[in-house]
Amino acid sequence: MSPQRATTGLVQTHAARSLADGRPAGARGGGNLLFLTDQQLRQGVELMFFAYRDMVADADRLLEDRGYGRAHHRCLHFVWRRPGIPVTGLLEILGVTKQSLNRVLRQLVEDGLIRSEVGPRDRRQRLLDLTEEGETLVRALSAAQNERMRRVFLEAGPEAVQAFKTVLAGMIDEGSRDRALALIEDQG
Amino acid sequence: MSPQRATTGLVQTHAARSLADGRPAGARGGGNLLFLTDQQLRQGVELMFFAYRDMVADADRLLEDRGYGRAHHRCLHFVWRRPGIPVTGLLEILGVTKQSLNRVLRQLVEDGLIRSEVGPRDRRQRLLDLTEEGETLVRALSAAQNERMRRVFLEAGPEAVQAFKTVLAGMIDEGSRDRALALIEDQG
DNA sequence: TTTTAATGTCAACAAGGCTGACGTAAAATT
DNA sequence: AATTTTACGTCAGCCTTGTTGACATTAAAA
Repeated sequence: MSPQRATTGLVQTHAARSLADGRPAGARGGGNLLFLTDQQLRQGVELMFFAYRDMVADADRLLEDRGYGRAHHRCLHFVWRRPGIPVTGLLEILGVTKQSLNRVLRQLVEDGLIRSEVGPRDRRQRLLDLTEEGETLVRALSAAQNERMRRVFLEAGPEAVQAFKTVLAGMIDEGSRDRALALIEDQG
Repeated sequence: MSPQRATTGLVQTHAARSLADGRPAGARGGGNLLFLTDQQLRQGVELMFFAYRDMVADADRLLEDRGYGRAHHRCLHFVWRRPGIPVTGLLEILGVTKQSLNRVLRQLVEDGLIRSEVGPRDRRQRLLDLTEEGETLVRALSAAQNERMRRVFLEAGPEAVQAFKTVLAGMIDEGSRDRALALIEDQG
């Protein structure tokens, strides 16, 4: 037996091994709450940090070719998810000031990635849509991040993916969770 | 039967229900790969976005009282996790330039949250540690985020938490994964 | 007709990234 | 012993993306 450093059970090559071993829930870990120690919780926070960092980096590489940043990405993304959204709606989703949004939005409209049209019912509104070029870019951005997800999801298996999503959904502020989930649920 | 919008199976009140139902892996979902559609992957990405946003917001509130930002948080956090780390080590973890780090680091040292001492073996190095005041702050920041994690972890259960962590770990770049996991594994 | 709402825009500022250049002290190498 | 490399700090300037405050326009609502 070689000396081994004590670990906290984090590293596990295949999630499937622990999730899909056929044992009923509670057979391992029992009723104890060792998975709720400060250390375990901190690990969760830190993993979020590293995983998020590397995930956004995928898109960042595509964006910098065109001189865009994450602000442009978010803007494009939510116009993609909510075609015809008015500026106010986008402001609510993004949670930034209109001056801040307008700066990147103006750029994207000038560059021909986003189309801004007067609202038919309320002519004060500007309804936002992606142009073909805009959709091409946003799909490329999405594909870059999806590729990372796909690899991990495939390794982890459907049960682990479901658990992953449930935990993430639970982390969203209760006040905005429904809106966020509705946005996410929409078919694309 | 009231009309119901088709969903993608994202919303599920208790992850435990799907994970801990005692059925062996593969009994549900079988061998099909419906959980790997572009839509499912996109949902994963978007959930990361929303969950991360709300998680860091907890700490942001504590930071703004003292006029600090996320840069200060990251700096404090990793000095906490790696007591006695030299500036170069911190630069590697954070992935920023020394000019950028130095700006916040200088502030934290001046404010008495971080102590910088000449290295005993290599006197060129400055080894960084938290002062008592620094540790107080970093623990408060950690506690704020842990609280959110604890609530979600408790609801999801140990199997779901394990799956959550495994998926996140898989999302980290392969090149930096081992280093990140080693950092995370360390006892606090 | 007056008020309110949706949008755009100008100016000024701050945080926190970046590059480039330069200086100093100390370790490592020749 | 002399030279080179490393670790660190700092100055100056630029960029993105956030902020406030002020103001104008248009159109809907009261």
